[in-house]
Amino acid sequence: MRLTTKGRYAVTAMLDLALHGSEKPVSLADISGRQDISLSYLEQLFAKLRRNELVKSVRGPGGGYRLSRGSDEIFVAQIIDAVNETVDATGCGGTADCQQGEVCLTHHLWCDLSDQIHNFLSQISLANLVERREVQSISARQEARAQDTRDGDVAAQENTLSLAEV
Amino acid sequence: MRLTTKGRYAVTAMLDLALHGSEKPVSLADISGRQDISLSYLEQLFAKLRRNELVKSVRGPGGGYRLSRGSDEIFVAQIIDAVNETVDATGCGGTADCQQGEVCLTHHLWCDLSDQIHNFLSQISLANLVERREVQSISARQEARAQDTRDGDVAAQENTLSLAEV
DNA sequence: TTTTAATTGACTAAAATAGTCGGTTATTAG
DNA sequence: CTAATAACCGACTATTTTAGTCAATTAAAA
Repeated sequence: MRLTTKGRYAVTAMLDLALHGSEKPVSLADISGRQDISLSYLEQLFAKLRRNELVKSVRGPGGGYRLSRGSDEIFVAQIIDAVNETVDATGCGGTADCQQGEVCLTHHLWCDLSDQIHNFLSQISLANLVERREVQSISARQEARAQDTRDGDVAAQENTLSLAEV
Repeated sequence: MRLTTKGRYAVTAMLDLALHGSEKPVSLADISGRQDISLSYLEQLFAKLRRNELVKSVRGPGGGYRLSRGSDEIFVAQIIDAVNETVDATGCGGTADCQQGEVCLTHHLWCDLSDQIHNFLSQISLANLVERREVQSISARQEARAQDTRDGDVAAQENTLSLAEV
């Protein structure tokens, strides 16, 4: 099994959507800015999320992505499955032919572990995460920083303009 | 976090030790034969297991490895930690500086998951696994097959000898 | 003293990760 | 109508990890 930045990025991006997508669609550029994830990489991940019907896309200006259903109906396990293929801990993918067609010595242990992980992640919805205290405060921090960045850009732009005027 | 064949091999090999190492040390060649794991690869893994004081080695003929303590005092989590560095699911390794020195939006989720996995694997000892029905029957199958292989080798060797005699 | 088996270190092929880059298409705000 | 926006698509790439291999050395026992 593998849980790397790919799955973590996907869950983080989906949580960002749940936090900001209640009114308008959210563009990948916005998510990229707030969560420090490469825009091109997000495009790859969202292609998979869309294929798995976790998000819907809106093209053109003002477009972006929104959740395909309520945040209480989308679970962390589904997001990781969508980008990562599987959260399975066995080597055989559950087919029990790990050792030359027969079951290996530790097969059942990895099955138990897979169940454990899957149960845990299947119980946590995006809505659950949005409710959490620490998620709310981190999100607030990120929005403030995004605001700063925009101010900085505007300042830089004004500076460029005034130079051009000289 | 990563749980690949490396960790699975290590646990399987340690369980093989627990099953066969009660009297004599078990050689890596024996484990390799029973569990279908490359001998050279086992050498790499056991170097780490020894450094983490999970096994003791005995050199020379009749030598091999034995558990460094009772099989009820060695837990699956320790074995995986020994070869895999960590079973941590966070990107920051628990230091909470995932996003430019600050904590990222999903940090706590991955901490919870890490705890979940670690708790689960920390409760399972090699002795627990040895007790399991399915482990016993798979082990019996493997010993029978190893016996067959030895018979085959002897036959092949006899064949070679008789050819040499001609 | 030969054989056994651990020990060490360097090397490698293949796969996965974590991206980048360039271009196309659909939509809409102006 | 047209320019800007943002999704969409495919190919490409550097780096890291995995899962090994190979050759040589050392220690101990039969």
